[in-house]
Amino acid sequence: MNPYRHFIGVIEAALGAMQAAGELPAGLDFSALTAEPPRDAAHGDIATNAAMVLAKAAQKKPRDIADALLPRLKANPDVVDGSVAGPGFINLKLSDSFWRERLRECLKEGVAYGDSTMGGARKVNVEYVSANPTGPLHVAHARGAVVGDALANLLLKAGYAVTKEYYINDAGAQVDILGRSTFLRYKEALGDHIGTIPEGLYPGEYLKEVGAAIARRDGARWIDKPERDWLPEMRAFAIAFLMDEIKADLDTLGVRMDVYTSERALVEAGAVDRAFQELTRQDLIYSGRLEPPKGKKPDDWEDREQTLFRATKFGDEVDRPLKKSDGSWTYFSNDIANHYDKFRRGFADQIDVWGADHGGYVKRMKAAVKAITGGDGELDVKLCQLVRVMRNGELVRMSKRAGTFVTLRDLLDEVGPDVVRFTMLTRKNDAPFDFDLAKATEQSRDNPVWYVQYGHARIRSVLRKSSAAGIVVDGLDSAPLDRLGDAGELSLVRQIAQWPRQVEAAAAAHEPHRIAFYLYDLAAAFHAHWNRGGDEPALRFIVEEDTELTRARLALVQAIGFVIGSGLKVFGVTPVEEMR
RNA sequence: GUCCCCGUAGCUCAGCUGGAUAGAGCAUCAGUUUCCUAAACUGAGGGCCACAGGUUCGAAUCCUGUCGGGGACGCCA
Repeated sequence: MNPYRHFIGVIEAALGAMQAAGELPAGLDFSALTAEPPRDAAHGDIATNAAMVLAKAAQKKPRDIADALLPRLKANPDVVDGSVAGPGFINLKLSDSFWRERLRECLKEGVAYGDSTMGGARKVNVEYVSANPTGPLHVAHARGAVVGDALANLLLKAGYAVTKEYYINDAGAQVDILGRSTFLRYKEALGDHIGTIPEGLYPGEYLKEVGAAIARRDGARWIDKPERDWLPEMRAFAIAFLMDEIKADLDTLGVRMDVYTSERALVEAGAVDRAFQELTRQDLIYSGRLEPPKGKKPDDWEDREQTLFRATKFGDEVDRPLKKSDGSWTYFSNDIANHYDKFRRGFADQIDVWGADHGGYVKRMKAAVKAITGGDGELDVKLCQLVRVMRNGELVRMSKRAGTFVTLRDLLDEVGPDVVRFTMLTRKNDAPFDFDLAKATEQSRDNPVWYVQYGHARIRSVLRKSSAAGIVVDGLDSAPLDRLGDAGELSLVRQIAQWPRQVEAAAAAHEPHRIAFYLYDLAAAFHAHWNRGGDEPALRFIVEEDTELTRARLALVQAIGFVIGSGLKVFGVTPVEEMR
C-alpha cells in the first residue's frame, strides 16, 4: 500500500463529509490535493495542503478550513495526533501500529513489495538502445540501455504492460557503407593488402572479424563480382553479425528485448506508404520550399520543392521533409512509420530513449506521433547526455578494438554488469555523466553501488548468523512486530513504507534514478542503526535471551533486505550475499 | 540566427512535477573498534539555489529576459 495515496482517499472522504454538512461548497476540484511526508519528521508523518488548495474556490481562509477538517481526520483510527501549522498545513501523526502493518505487508510480499496497480495494465512501449548495426556498442549506448531497461522494469513494477523494443536501423546509406567497408575487410581476409581505409568507409578493426567470417563462409566467390552483386550480401551478413554481437553485449549487461523491429522490413512491408497515406488523408503533407539551415555551411544546398510534413502545426519549429532529392524516404519518414506501427500494435503510450545528439529530433518526432495518432498517442523522449569514461580523473578516450570510442564490452570486462547498471542510474538522464572506473569499484561510502550492496550483505549476514544460532528465520511476517519500539527501528519501518510511494512517483515521472537515491538513503539509515548496536548492545538485532524480540528485529532486517532486493531488481542488479 | 538540456556547499550531485528552517557524499576538522563485517558510524564548519523581473497564500522548482557551459539544426541515421 502507498500510505500517502491511501490518505488522499481519507482526506477526500472527510472533505466530502464537510460538503454534505454544508461546511464546504459542492463541486470543488480535489486534483491538486497532496499528502506527503513533511520535510521535517518532527512535524509528523503526513502533511496535506488540502486547506490551502481549496481556500480560494471555497472562499474561506485556509486556516478555517484546516481547523474544521482536522477533527474529522483525527477521527480516523490510524491517526493519533494532528495539528494545523504555518499557512494552513495539516500535519498528521499516524499510529506506530499503522506503520508496523506496512512492515508486515512487506514481509508477506517479499521483493514484490512496492508493486503497484497504478498502470492499470496499460500498454507502454519503451524503445531503447536502437544503435545502428554498424559497430559494437559503446558507453553512450550503455547509458541508454541501462536507463531504458530500468525505466521499463520500473513501469512493469508500477503495473504497466511494458514491451521492450529495439529498432534496428538497417536501411539507408550507413548500412551500404557498412557493406562496402565489410567488402574491403573480406578482401583483406583473402590476402589482399588494402592499405589505409579510404575516407567515407568505417575504419574500425572490428570489421576484420566480419570480413574473415564471410571469407570462411563464401571463399573467393565475390571477389571479382560487381558491387551490385556483393553489396546486398555483405550488408546483410555484416548486419546479422554485428546484431549478434550487440545482442550478446546486451545480454551480458542483462538487457533482454521483447521485440526487435527491422527498419528495412518495415519499409518493405509498406509501413511507410501506410503512414504517408494516413498523413495525406489528414491533409498534413504538402509541397513547399524550406529556408536553408542556419549555422553549418550548406555547401551543397539546393533550393528545391520538397514533400513536407506540417510539423509546425504540432509545435515544431519548421515543417520537415519526408523525401530526399532522389525520391526515397528520409529517415524521418521511416521513423514515423515505426511509431505509427507501434501505435497500430496497441501502444498509445510510447517512450524513446535517445542520445543527446538526437536532441534536435525530439520535437518533430513528438509532433509526428501526435499527428498520426490523431492525438490518441503520446511519445515521451528521454535524452541521455554524454558519458565520459574516466580513470582517476583522466579521460579514457578509446578502445583498442573500436579505435575511436570506449566499447560497452570494455566496460563490462572491467567492472561488470551490476556496477555499470547501478552507477549509470545514479544520475538524471539529462545531466552529463563522468563514469570513473576507479570510483565505480571503490569500496567506500562514496560509491553508491558498493554501499547499498554492503547493506544487503550485512542483512544476509545477520540472518545467516541467527539461523546458525538456532533462531527460526522463516515466517517472519508473523513475528511480534509490536516489540519494535525503539525510535531508530520505527524510523526504519517508516522508511520501508516509503517504497511503494517511491515506485509510483519514479514511474509517473519516468525517472528511474530516483530509486538509486532512495536505496542509498535506506542503506545509510540501516548502517547507522547497525552501528548504534555498538554503543548500546541492547539495540542489536540478535538478543540471545529474548527470541521473540530477536524475531521482530530480524523481520525488520529482512524487510530492508526485501526492499533493497526489490529496488535492485528494477535496476537489473543482483543483490550480493556477502562482500569479498 | 533558431531550438533543446544544464547552472544548487570548495568538488561530484539529490531535491519527491509549487510547500514549512535547501539536503547527501567527497574534501577539511573533531570523535567512536573486547560488539551481528570499522570496507562502517557520530558530530562540526561550509549556500545571494547564475542574475534580474513576473505569476500567488508560498518559487531552487512555473513564465519572460540576460549571462555562462554543453548539444542539435534539408538531401546522415
